[in-house]
Parts: sequence; structure tokens; C-alpha cells
Amino acid sequence: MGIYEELQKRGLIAQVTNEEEIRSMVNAGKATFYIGFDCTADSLTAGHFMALTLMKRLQMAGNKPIALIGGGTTMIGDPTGRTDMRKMLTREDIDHNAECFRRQMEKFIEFGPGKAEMVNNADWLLDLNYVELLREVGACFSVNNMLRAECYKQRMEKGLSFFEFNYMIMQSYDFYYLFQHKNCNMQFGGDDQWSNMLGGTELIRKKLGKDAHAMTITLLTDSQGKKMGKTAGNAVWLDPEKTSPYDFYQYWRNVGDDDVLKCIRMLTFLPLEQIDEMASWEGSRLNTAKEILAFELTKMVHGEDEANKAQTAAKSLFAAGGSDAPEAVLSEEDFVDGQIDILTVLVKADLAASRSEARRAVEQGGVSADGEKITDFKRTLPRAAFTEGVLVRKGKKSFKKAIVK
RNA sequence: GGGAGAGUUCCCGAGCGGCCAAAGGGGGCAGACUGUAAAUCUGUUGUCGACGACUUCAGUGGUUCGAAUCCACUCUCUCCCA
Repeated sequence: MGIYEELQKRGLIAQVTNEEEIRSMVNAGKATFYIGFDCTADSLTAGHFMALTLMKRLQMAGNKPIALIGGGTTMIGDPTGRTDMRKMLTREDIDHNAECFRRQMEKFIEFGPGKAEMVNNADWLLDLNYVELLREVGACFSVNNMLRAECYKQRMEKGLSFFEFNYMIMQSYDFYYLFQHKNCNMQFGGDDQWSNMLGGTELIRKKLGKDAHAMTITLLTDSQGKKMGKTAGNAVWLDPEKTSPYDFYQYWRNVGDDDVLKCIRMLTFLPLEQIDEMASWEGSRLNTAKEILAFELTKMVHGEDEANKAQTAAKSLFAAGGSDAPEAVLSEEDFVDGQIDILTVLVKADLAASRSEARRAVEQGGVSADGEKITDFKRTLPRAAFTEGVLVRKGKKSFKKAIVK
């Protein structure tokens, strides 16, 4: 079985331009492909993670990956699937973000001569001359076709600025540039990128009369069709400072029954035979599959040590109410007369956003300290208890060990 | 360039000059039921020294005893005409 077939079996492939050619090229390890990442934030997210694993899979099969950091395209911002314009980022922010991306990617993909390569489209996009670009590239695009593109559909109702409309042209130009300068003959991306990617293959055909290929990856959605990798609208970050390994683990530990196998297939590197075996699991046994999923992914992103920590913490907390929770450090100043009130503890431990929220949680019976349910929001705890740490719990799934150091 | 309309809390979306911290839905949080799942039901959802006080309805000024609601200007967006 070739890599192409494996990707298919894992359900990763959404659309391709020319299946036969891509199959033989990829299976023979002859493809040089790129995936673009726009650096709109200072960390990659779980969403990008799938693209990274795909790069790795293809790299292992002998193909050459190019990671393109969108220092230039981010200056514009992809309007795809968005109902409003993105906030414009400054050049400094973008550079900073690009640097953060680079560091995170290096943990997954081997870069270096003969291996993967990393490029930044700021290097060629920012120096383009407007009139020249219009003559050279603009002439190849039909506005009529562009307007029909799926990626602008949503924006046709709310309005789309000319500025953003150009995003597709920039992305197409990237492909054209890489095709010429890096022998890049294929582009990968999320399925929502399909029309932008086709723009690139079209441009190459028109300008150079050559064939380039595009392939999209199935978007990771849950059984209700919502994009995964987000909690309450916030992304699940790969940066441990932004999403702790414990939270990262918990995110995957808590995926719905219907989504576990899909996630395992698409995101992990476990052999397909093993996954097929798990597919017969049902009911509460799926919890084991969820543990495997959470562990595997945490291991890849944060390393085996962190994965083990997250797993033992989770197990001891949910099973016995142990004390392996993530720590929240309090300072001496938080105590008044050797006491601290429970609301302050909750807020300081990031278990509640405000004292009001903490108060509600207590009033509704969702808070406990060292196993004892707290019903009075005026309750205070003595300083002495925090030397060893107090296990504070809000709701079923949020725990922190509050400690003074 | 001319004309019409819109901007409300995390999101969508109601809102009569006082009874508006602002309907309803979504989402979130908590509780019950469970398997750390889904579905369902209940409560809750601006902040705080909390039967009270304070800060919110694009921005800035104004009218009024009193403004999310009225007026003026500004900004942003949408639509129609050119």
C-alpha cells in the first residue's frame, strides 16, 4: 500500500486535481509540495496540526515538503469562510508570529538541506510592483470566475473589499513562484482553500503551460459538522503557554463518541490495523480509545513526559481525586490575617474569570476544596493549608492545586 | 458623487423617553442523569465590599428631572442610483 492509499484510508484526502498523477507521484516520493500557513496568531493551533502531520507523512514517504509561512499574505488576510474582515496586523506582529510558527514547526518536521524547507512569502510578495503584477498576473484572472469561487460566497452578502479580494491572487502567485524557483509541483491545504489553490494551478498553466497539482485535506469536523480544535470559540493552541499540556490532553480526551475514531485515524500515526481493531469498540469502552487519542497527540505536541504527566493527572483526579493537578501559585499577599477567601482562590487559580463568576459557581454547588464541598462563598481557608497545596475543584473537569511557594 | 438604511452585552437579535443590566435564541458555566461522551431536564450568564452601588447599547457633544431610545456632528458597514 502506498502513502496515497494510506492517506485515503485515513480519510485525509478531500479533493485532488488529478488523482492518477498525484497518486503515482506521491507514492514514488517524487513530489515537492508546499503548505501555506498564515501567521495571524503567535502560535499554531490544533487545526494546523493536521497539516503538519500530513507533511510528515509525505516526508516519510520520500517527498519533499516546503512549509510556507505567510508573512506576505497575512498582510492581507484570507477572507475565506469569514463574515467580516480580519483585523489588520502590523508588520511587527506578523514577523513575530512567523518566528513563533517557525519554532513550533521545527519540532515536527525535519528541516535542512535535502529535507524540508521553510520559506516566507514576505520575501517575494512584499517587493512586487503593482503595475507589473497587474500586467503579468492580473491578466490571467477572470473576475467573473473569481466571484463564483466558493471562498467568496459568504462575503458576497456582507461585502468584500478589493483589498481582501486580492488574497487569492497572492496565494496563486506563491504557487507560481515556488513552482519556478523551488520545483514545487504540488500544493496542499485545508479543503476551504480549494479555490485559492486552483487559482495557483491555473496561473501556472496559463503562464508556463505546465501542470501543477493541488490536493486538499478533509477539514476536521465533529459529528455535528463543526470545526474541531476549538473550545468556546478559542483555539486549542500548540504553545504550552497558551494551552497547557493538561488542557490539550483534556480536549482530546473529551471528544464525542462519534468522533474518536475519525480523530485517531486522521491525526495519529498508529498503524491502520490497530485502528481498525478499535473501530469495533462500543459504549464506555470508547473511553480507552479517547485516552489513546489524547495521549498520542499530547506526546507528539508536548513530548512523552508531558503526555504521561497529563495522563496520570487526569486519571488520579477523575478516579480518586488525587493531587496531581496543575498547580496555581498563590503569593503571601493574597492572604489577609492568615486567611484567604474561596473566591480569591478561584480567581487566582484561573478557575473563574471574575469574583462574580466564582461566586455563582459556589452558590450552584460546583466548588470543592480538598474534597469538601463549599457552600458559603464567604468561606475562608487558613494559610497553613496551602503549604502542601489545596486541591480546588470547580465543576467536574476543572481542577487546580493551589499552593504557596 | 447622489439617495436610503444599519451599528445593542461572547455571537445572533428584540428594545415604548422612565417599570432596562436591557426580551428571545445560540454559545458558555454550574447542577441532575452518565462513561471525563452524546441527548435531555434545571439553574445561571456586566462588575463589585451585592436586598445596595458602579460601568455598559459605535464615538463626541447636546436636549431633558430622566436617554440604548430624541437632536447634531464624526467613524464604520450595507443597499440602491451614477
